[in-house]
Amino acid sequence: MAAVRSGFRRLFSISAFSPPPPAAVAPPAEPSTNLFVSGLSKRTTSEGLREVFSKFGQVVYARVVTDRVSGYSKGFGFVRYATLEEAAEGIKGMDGKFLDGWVIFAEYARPRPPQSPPAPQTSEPPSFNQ
DNA sequence: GATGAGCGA
Repeated sequence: MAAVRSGFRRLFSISAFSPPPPAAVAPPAEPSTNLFVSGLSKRTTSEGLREVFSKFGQVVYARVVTDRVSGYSKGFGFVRYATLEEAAEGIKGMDGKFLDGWVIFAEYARPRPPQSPPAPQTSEPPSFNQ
């Protein structure tokens, strides 16, 4: 009798609570001096990006990503500040603001492992002759 | 290039 009751209770206990959401809202990315800017107008240029983001800090690097063959902007770009503080100010100052008639979004860019490896792989490791 | 939701040559 007791075994039947405990099994009965277990059945209801699992359905009484719905599975809790793992995270209500997570930050876009970890702080970095590198910013990802999206929602750009097709006619916004790298200079325009640098100009508007320079109001919040020293922009070390600014680029609108364009298609190699067509030359048209892909509608997003990257901005790198000298310090994390400036990057935070740049996000607070430009995220959700208008640029060339478009609402743009500024957030921390995702870290990128490779950059420009001059010698990515050699065919075989060097060996010493004797 | 038409208001596209996107992480770079």
